[in-house]
Amino acid sequence: MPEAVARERIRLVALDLFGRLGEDRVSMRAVASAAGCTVGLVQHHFGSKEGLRIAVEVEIVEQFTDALSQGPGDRASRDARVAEMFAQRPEIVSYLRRSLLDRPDRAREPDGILTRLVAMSRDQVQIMRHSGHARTSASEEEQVLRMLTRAFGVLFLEPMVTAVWGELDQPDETRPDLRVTLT
Amino acid sequence: MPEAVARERIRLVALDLFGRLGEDRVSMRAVASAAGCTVGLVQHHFGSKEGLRIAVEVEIVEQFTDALSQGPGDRASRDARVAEMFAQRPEIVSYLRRSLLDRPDRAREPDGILTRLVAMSRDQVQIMRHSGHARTSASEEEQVLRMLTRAFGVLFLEPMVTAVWGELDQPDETRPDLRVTLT
DNA sequence: TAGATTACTATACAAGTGTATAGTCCAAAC
DNA sequence: GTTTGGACTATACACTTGTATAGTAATCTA
Repeated sequence: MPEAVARERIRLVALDLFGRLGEDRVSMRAVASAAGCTVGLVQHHFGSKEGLRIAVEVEIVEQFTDALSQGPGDRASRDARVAEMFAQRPEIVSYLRRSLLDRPDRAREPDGILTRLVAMSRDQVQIMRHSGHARTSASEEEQVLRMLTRAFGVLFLEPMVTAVWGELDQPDETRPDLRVTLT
Repeated sequence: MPEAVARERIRLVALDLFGRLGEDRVSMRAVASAAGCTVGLVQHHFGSKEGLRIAVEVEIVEQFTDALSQGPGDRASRDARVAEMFAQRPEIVSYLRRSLLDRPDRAREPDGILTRLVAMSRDQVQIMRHSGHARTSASEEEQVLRMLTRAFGVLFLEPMVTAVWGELDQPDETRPDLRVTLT
């Protein structure tokens, strides 16, 4: 992605590398090298590795918010847009899976990604309830949990199922479908 | 756990730390210190960090095998024994979640933990099929996948659901139940 | 009791980490 | 035209990492 300005380019390759390898396994130097610049520039733009991580996460939440809010407000349409966004940017799925399953504690810190995601989802659910696109009989909190579980549940389990199915030497097309539900 | 001999003690604290923090975030020194010995002894017993990891994983697969094979052979009993083992040793669940979701590639290497788990599960499924505790109409591979999904699916998603529910300030008891199915 | 494994400690080393610092380059502001 | 400031490079520093090595204490064997 050499067309973007450096700051954006760094953020994009960082998201990609963090998602594919896990933040801990990606050094500032690796990010710089993948972005075609030096460590110093990464520091200049983001201050620290944590600063870089937060910038990456802010963009993810923005993407998620856009998918939820831009378009028809009914549940099916919204879920479809989220799925479409995830399909186009699989590195976002990988990043979210890592941060929410690997370090849920940190994701819940004041400006952790889960804090942002839940706050945003709560807003969206409130909008849905006011616009008649969500029942008001169920609790707001339950609806937030359902929304996030619908979005993430299957995607988070995918690597395990894929790995097992591959280890069994079975072709991808024949794999049974996963379903995650809340009762 | 100071009653065990050193080698075993080291392996147990390593499993605990690896499961809670992730192997990358646990240094050999941290393992040694938690086990009440020096780094040199960890090296002496396990050769390297990878050697320690493999020893940890071998014991996990043993526990899993025992839970599956020791007792009545019907599916309900077996699943109950696995669930009981996971409840008693939650660090095993954490470790498995990490290794299967965080680095499925490595788990599939020649003596990776997924390779071991799948091989063992295949054996168990074959035994079930021969003893009449599993249908022979479905494919063996599908039954292996179902067995592992039943065992891991819900447990792997738990941290995310717990974190979201906690972030919503809801008490644990009121949380909807998760269900993972294959269709 | 002598000898030899084994259990264990202590220390040193090279490589990699995040970050601080100093400096260069270049465009815009005045 | 000079200066100011942001984009960017280069380098050094303190620290942690896994591991290699050398040595000591204990336990077993003959």
